[in-house]
Amino acid sequence: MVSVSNQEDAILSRLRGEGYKITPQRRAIVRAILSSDEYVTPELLLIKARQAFPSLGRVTVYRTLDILSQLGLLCTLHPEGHHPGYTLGRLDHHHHVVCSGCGRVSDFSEHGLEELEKRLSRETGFKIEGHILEFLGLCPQCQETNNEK
Amino acid sequence: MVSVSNQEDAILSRLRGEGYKITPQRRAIVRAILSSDEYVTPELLLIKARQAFPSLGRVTVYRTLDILSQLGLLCTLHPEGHHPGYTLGRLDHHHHVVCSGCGRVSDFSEHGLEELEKRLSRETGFKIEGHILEFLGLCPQCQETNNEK
DNA sequence: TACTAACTGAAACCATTTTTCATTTACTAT
DNA sequence: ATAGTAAATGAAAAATGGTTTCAGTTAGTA
Ligand SMILES: [Mn+2]
Ligand SMILES: [Mn+2]
Ligand SMILES: [Zn+2]
Ligand SMILES: [Zn+2]
Repeated sequence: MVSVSNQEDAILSRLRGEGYKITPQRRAIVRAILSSDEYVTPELLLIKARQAFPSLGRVTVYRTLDILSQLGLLCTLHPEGHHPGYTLGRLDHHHHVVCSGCGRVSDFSEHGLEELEKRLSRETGFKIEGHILEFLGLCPQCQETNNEK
Repeated sequence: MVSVSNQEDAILSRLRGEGYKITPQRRAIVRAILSSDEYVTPELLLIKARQAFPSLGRVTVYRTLDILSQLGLLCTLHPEGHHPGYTLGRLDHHHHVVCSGCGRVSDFSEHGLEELEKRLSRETGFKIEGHILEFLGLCPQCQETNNEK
């Protein structure tokens, strides 16, 4: 838990450094994202953050997500058929394994896409600037739950 | 152009085979997706298909996309910050390089994710069922346009 | 040439996100 | 501590993107 709190501080001081004010609303929102190992949608985030700050407005959630996104602090997930989800995590380049059952997210550092990227660049003529890589599956807990039925 | 037409026929006869009727609306929609090497959004698709069938309704576009998607004929793109886009293409498992300038899409067959998938499965305990892999960049044409300015 | 299940599109509806704006607040400089 | 100010907030309204409903139409068939 000490690491979660450190992460919270790091994010808040980054916000402060960029000239944003540290409001209790923003605290509650950041804390709510960090306190879950599942990704959150804006609506879910509103509900969670309101437990700490009940009068929180929906708009502020969207605005805070925008800011975090612009600062590159937010990980965006693309769960098939669902609305986009968000997590707050590491700052280095990484990717995600997402549980289709419960939304739990596990990160990993990428390996081996560099060769593929070079090949594609050569073969298609595209100047490649980025990529999305995401695995979808069932987390250990959800595998158990499914087997029990 | 003969290949585009073959593709169109293949898709339409697949629809017929599945018990769907071949209506002029569906023809226009399928043709509109195929006639572009850029991905289309539902709105764009409506506009394009209406050139061939002006009274086409927005709902029919969504319904046809649903059908094509269920049959596994539709490729879904996740362009950063934009709405999901669609193309019609190959039936085998493949991925996309998408131009962030104009939306042009180029496919490729994947190589080398199997090892990574095994590693992740082992390290995270997830039972991996699928993945998203997409490259983003500038197509040759858009690179030129950008350089000229 | 019927017949009928499938299909269509207008309209109403719904969920999500954005905009607007009057009020409040976090920070800065006294 | 206090006041001043730009930034932030939230209620409400509007916009956006997508879905449902339903009465009328049509593709495929027999
Ligand atoms: Mn992450
Ligand atoms: Mn494709
Ligand atoms: Zn799970
Ligand atoms: Zn391009």
